[in-house]
Amino acid sequence: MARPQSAPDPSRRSAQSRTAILTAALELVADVGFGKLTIEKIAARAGVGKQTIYRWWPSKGAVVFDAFLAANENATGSLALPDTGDLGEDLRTLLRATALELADPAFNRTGRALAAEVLTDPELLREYRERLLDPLLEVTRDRLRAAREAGQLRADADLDLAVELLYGPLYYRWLHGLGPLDDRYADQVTQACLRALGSTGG
Amino acid sequence: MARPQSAPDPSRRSAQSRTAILTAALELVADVGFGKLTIEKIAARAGVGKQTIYRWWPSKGAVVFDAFLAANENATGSLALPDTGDLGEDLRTLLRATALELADPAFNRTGRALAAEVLTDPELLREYRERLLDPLLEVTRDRLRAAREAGQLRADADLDLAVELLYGPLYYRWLHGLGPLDDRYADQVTQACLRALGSTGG
Amino acid sequence: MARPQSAPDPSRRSAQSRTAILTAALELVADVGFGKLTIEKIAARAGVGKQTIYRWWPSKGAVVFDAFLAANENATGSLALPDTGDLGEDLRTLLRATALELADPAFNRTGRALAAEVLTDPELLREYRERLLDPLLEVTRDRLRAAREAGQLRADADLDLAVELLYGPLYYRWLHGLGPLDDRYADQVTQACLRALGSTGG
Amino acid sequence: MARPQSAPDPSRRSAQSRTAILTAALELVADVGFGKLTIEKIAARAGVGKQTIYRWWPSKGAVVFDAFLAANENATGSLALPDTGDLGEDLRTLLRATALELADPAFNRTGRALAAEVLTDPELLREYRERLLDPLLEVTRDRLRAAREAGQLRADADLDLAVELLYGPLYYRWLHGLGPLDDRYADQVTQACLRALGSTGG
DNA sequence: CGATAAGCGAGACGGTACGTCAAGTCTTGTA
DNA sequence: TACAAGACTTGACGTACCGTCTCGCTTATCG
Repeated sequence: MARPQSAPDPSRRSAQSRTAILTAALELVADVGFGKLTIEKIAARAGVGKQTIYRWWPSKGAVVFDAFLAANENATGSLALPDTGDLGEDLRTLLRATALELADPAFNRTGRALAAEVLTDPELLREYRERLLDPLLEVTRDRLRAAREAGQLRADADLDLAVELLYGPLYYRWLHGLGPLDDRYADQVTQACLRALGSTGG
Repeated sequence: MARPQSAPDPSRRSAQSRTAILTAALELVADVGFGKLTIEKIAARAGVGKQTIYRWWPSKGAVVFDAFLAANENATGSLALPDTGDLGEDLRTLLRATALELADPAFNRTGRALAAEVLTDPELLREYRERLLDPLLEVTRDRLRAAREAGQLRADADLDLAVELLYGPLYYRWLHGLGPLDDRYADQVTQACLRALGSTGG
Repeated sequence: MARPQSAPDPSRRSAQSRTAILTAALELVADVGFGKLTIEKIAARAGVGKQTIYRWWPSKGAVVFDAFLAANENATGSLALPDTGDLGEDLRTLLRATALELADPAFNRTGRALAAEVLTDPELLREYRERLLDPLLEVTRDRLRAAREAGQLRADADLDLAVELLYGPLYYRWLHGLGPLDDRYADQVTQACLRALGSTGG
Repeated sequence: MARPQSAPDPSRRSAQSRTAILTAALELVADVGFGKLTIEKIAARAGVGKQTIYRWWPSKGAVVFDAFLAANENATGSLALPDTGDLGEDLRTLLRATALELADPAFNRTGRALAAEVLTDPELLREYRERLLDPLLEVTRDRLRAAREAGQLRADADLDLAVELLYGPLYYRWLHGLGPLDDRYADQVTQACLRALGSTGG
């Protein structure tokens, strides 16, 4: 799976260089955008030889992606959805938070760049799903499953469909710039999903 | 906005060169992918000087995008949704067709490349919306509006939300590779939307 | 002989760039020496893209060599040996001039660098011989031939040997730093050659 | 002159590593030539850490040069010119042997590479003269001196000039590839030198 | 006789230059 | 004046080595 020939020895890896590279990558993505980002600039800003980047990452996208993950992973370590017992309220909270993040202009540039990369590179997509998306969807499904077992959702509700119904519209609106991503919109989507999935029609 | 000096005269534009360029661009995107596509390769394959490309398009993305649109526009010229009177059946037809297109492997590479470009370049996004997305959403809203007026949807149904509820999940699943895009899935989404929007709960 | 594929068109070559490159190369050889000379530095000093160098020269050595030749060729265009009728005096003049040049410290660094390149690269050696050395040896042989016909040299004197006998010792002493290259030494070599080749023993 | 801090202790030096390095260096010079030779390749082929090379030699040239000397020194330990009493015959023997070595194709690449290095690096030139050239010239002068004292050479013959007269032409012809280096040529040079230096004109 | 310090193999590191590719601009000659 | 052709400057690419710097691991004195 990994290329067998002359793989570098991770135990000798310089933690300092790694951190400097990831930091520089994040800063530069914010500064100049992903498209105008270059490995040379990352190396220069990190005070690092280019080879040190090429030794540990296969592509520019992988570096930025890793930087993004490293910055977000601990935060999402505490990835846990609220469970107040009131499904409607919990979903509203979740979608409001999601909308808020997508609406953040600071997130916009980096997020879009990342999305574009992930879309295009199957390998990055795999890693993105493993490390970020799948866990998120899983906890979401967990919350819905609990609701289903509590009779708050139809017994036959398909949870895979459900999470796409929740996140898909927000994502669609965000990517295409179709309208505001505010609390009102989050609430609308929440309500629509509850109607679609709810046992009594929400 | 456009540089005033020495704008080229469109009336003198060589239709033959334009066609050759767009054709070459499409072929190359399919061959080598968008990332490895270069203006020089397009010019070479089209048998055209580089300057002829730079004269008429601002960027690689614009050329490919234009090629894509030129190839799809006549097809979507007949962009019209069926109206059998049965909203459920009509939406099912629409989403099945959409899912089918997204699932087509031939569409995958080009589509993802285009999506990545459009996501990332605001100018391209604007053009994409004007020429493809907005018209599509508009005819979709038209059909839904008719249904609402026929009392098949809630009187307060928000049509902007509605189209995102329809297309968002498919798009989300497609981009992230979350599962099959088949008729069954299209039908599930259709049903969920009808429940969410329908006057009687679909 | 030359690679057939996509050779650049010499008629489009920029004379200005060529001159700037050759000048920069000469200056840099004098500044930093041949070993520490780089194509990038030449390009930078000449205000020229690297590709323009790679387009027209195959190697660093070829550039410097060309620069050296371009600087020396017109000078040696008037390459003509004196013929006063007195062979001894003429050879003395020739060898004194040769010794003087070799002894010049300014010539030392460039000359040695060039010699090292020429020694090592058969292609450069060929060009060096064609453009500089062979013409020099030829005019020298011409002068000796005239002397031989005038009965000042043995009838069976081998002119190829003769020129090596003249120039070889100076070159040997110069390369190895064996002693001063002054008029006295030039005269000694001259006298020795006359004894070796002269009809009456000089 | 040498940095005082932490000079390596020669008594602890690994003879095995030294040998492996010198052997690898010689092989690689023959394989790829001096120009394409690198310290890393030497280290790799010798199965040695780079530092072990840097610890004991200041430069690539020094390693190769040392390898060359180590290979040739014992051979030339028995550096002694024949003295049969017949100067002509002895010189003929000497120059024939010299020409033979220069003409050896195996010697050509290494010899030229070494010459180029020695020419260019004053430090290497110094060492080359001390360890190889000067001893050779000295024994040559010794033989000539004996001849001079035996009245076979002019009483005022300059021995420094004499050795350059002997070796210079061969070297000149070799470096510039001016003609064959065979017995006939060696004999011609010998005869010319005897005429130039001999008491009676040889 | 066991610690301790040196040479050693390995190889990661910050750098420099390589030779290539493509970007976007400019020039030349053709239709 | 649009065009094909392609040379030009610029700048990034990914690679090869440079010379320095740890790492553990022998190995060979010295306390």
